[in-house]
Amino acid sequence: MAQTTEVPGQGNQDDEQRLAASVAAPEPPSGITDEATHVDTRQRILDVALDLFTEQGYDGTSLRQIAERLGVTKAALYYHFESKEDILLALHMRIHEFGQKAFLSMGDEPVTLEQWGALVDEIAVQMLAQRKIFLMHERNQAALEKLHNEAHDAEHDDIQNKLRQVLADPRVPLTDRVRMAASVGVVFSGLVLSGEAFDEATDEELGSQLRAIIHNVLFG
Amino acid sequence: MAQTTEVPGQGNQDDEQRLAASVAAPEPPSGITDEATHVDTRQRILDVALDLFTEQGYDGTSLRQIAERLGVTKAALYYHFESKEDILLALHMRIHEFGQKAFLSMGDEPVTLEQWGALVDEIAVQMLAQRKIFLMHERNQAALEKLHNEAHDAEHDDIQNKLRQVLADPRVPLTDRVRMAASVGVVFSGLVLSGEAFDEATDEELGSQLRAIIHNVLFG
DNA sequence: GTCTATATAGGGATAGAC
DNA sequence: GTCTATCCCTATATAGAC
Repeated sequence: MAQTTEVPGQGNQDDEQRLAASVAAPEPPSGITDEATHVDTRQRILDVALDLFTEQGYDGTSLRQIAERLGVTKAALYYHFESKEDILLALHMRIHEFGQKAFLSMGDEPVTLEQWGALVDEIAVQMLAQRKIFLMHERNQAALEKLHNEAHDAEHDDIQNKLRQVLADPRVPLTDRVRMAASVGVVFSGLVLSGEAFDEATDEELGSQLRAIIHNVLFG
Repeated sequence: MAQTTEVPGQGNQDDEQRLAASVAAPEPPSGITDEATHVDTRQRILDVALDLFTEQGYDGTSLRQIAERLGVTKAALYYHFESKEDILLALHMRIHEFGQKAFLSMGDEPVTLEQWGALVDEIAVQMLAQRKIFLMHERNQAALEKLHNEAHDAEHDDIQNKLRQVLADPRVPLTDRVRMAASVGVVFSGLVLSGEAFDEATDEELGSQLRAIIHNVLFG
């Protein structure tokens, strides 16, 4: 399994070097170097939050818990994030950006089963590589929705909304749309619903088998 | 408190049938009830809670909101339920009981694809008939898990746990287990993930097509 | 950047009148 | 069965020292 069962205090090298521009980070020490020393506390906060949000849910997790597991105090968190929601938002950006990219290729024309197959394959790969963040997302839909509403983005290009949008397209035959939805469900179940049941398999094995089933669902 | 509650698991039939404003609620046979128009408040609380818990999440919903929408005060709720968790528990029992029944036939022997197919078909039917409660369940996994832990039941026979238990059975070939999980994902996606995208189809149409895909996934 | 201490709000829950 | 009023606790968030 690609997921490391890391110890709470330790930094895990995930994939999160890219969300800097998204949330207003408090400007670190202005100007002068002094940089290298400590490994991003901000990042460590996000790591811990990701775990706790997944285990207990966003609402079920208090800042005190996050701080405790991190070995700091609540107040310290507020140096790095403006609010609790801000932490959730930072985590959310990863999936959001991925969704943007994944659906980029899609225009306004009705989607074909072939296009969809390629898209779902891509989603499957990403989900396998970023299992944790997807799990967190799945288990905190309510909180994330609220977040989304408050952010008056006017842009509902969340991955789920995009999905539904395509699946509701009346120009595509219903039978095709049901197949499309089902194919997503296949990916979904393999990673989320199954829990730890498939840890014995490598991501590659799992991925290839899922893709086979997906193909079967779409074109079988 | 001297709770005069009837047994939580039995008194509540479903909730969805009543959105046709059915007045056939079994009023306790207490002789003279002048207010014949008044339908079981307990049931109305559950109806409202089901909606709000689904929309906003369990944690995101306050008793004040439930009471407000119902036109009563918070305190009134406590006549019908011991706690907020009790409301969630009452809603949970419906799925729980279904899960008990659905998995009843399964013993300790490794499950076959055929058995699984029958089970998933049954789940699909139930999900279609009780969409709302399944949606609520899906969107409040964290809260329900917590509830489950606190419930001293020592019995973890939740439907999801049963599912995972079977899917982790090492005596069943991995390829089969992946197929099994995928088949559940198909049902799941058709009902939950798709949102309102398939409202144009009747439950029968949707159900039969889902079953076809499921069959394909398991045996294709 | 992190701490101690505190402000403030909201939510769950109870008491007791009606 | 429902109401008013209140208690209590936890959680987010802030102020200011170090």
